[in-house]
Amino acid sequence: MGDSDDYKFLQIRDAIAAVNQKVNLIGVIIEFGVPKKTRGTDWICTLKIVDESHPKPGISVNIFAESMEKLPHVVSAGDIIQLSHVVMKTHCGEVNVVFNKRFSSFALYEGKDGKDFLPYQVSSKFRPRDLDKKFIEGLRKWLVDFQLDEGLSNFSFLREIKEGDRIDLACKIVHICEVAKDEWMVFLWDGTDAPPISLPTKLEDDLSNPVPLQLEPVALQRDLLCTFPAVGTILRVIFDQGMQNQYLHLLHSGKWVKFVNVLCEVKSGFWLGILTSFTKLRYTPNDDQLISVRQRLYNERLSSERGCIPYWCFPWSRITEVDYDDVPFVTLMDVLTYSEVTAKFKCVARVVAALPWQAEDLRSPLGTYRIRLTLEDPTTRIHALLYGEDGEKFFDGYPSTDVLRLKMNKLLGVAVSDNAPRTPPWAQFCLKSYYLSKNEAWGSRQYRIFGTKLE
DNA sequence: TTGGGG
Repeated sequence: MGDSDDYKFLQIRDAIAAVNQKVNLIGVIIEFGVPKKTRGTDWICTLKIVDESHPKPGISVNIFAESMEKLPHVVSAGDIIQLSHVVMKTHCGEVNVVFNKRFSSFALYEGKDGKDFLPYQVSSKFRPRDLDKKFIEGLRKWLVDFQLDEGLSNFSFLREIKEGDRIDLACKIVHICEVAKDEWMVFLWDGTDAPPISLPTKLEDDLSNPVPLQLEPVALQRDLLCTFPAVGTILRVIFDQGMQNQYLHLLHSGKWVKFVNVLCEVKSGFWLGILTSFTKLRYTPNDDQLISVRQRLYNERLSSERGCIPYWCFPWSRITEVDYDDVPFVTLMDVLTYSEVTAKFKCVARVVAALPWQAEDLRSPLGTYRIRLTLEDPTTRIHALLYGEDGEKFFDGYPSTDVLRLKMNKLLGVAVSDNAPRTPPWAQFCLKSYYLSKNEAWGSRQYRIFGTKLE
């Protein structure tokens, strides 16, 4: 390519036809991954770019550099990259762009909201030119009305996650925090309920090996929980080895984001998402179609009578009878974040643990019931106590140990015969929230089950 | 050269 061609930018469509040729390109980054080490000595970062001539599915750009620092550090999907002297290559029938560190150069610019034409990062060989501004301006104008066609990609709702799956998610980041020294966690929400997780067959001793109330080592403060949506699961997400610092500065609390390839696991009976080196971030403007769908479904859910009932609870399943038939249901997150310490609620939840759980231990030496149940719904877990006359109502008096055992097995979802995992059934509960010490009302808050009878 | 996916 002679100097005279240096000003010539090809449209992506035309570049695709110029296999093995050196070209100049400028495009919008619709997807990018974090830097990785190659099997050689270099680092690589892959991007996917589009322009007006090729708005879908985008073309892959592989950028090599001798250090991580020299790779493009994309701030946000939707930013613009200018690529000079890159080579069009075919691989498995697909054309992609290869950035060669010996002669290629790049410049990164803010996307459609950019106010100036100064790149925020350039490679060492990049030479700015007066004409660059015109191309950036044109792309930004085109971007304003551009809606990414997701094509065959398959974004899941949180209610569709399965253990071991790698899924694409379109979620709101409701919080990011350091949960332990140098261990950060991201909290994602899309308004749907993650499926209930089967529990270990064996009922653990909840005293020596308690079932945790949350995945993070320390429970989140109530004033933070008050900022979370009270309906729908909040998925905890962590980072694969070495990925944390790469991802943290790309994620912002309060923003919707599309992740491609998030690993879904189960840990301690909770769903856990993991961002790996294969995870990619995809362009997610404020008016994104996938986001609009999620917001609309959530608003529909909130206005429906069943809105606070877990998605996975069949309407006819009913193992408890509760007083207050006409009171609306709330979620356990509503219970946790209610504005008063003293209050009454009606919830649908399942019992994931009991302390004690053996039928012969459910009553104190004085003969009164005293049990701590761990209740779970798609939003959170809480401890709820079942005491005295509330226990008497719950168990229909003081039945024999054999009958009590059957009742507890039903409540805890213990399989009668085989070693099947435990699947506690959904049940309705009346809950009251109260304090133990008036001087420390919030600090001494507890929950009790009342007005509830096991069938 | 490397990776292009998971």
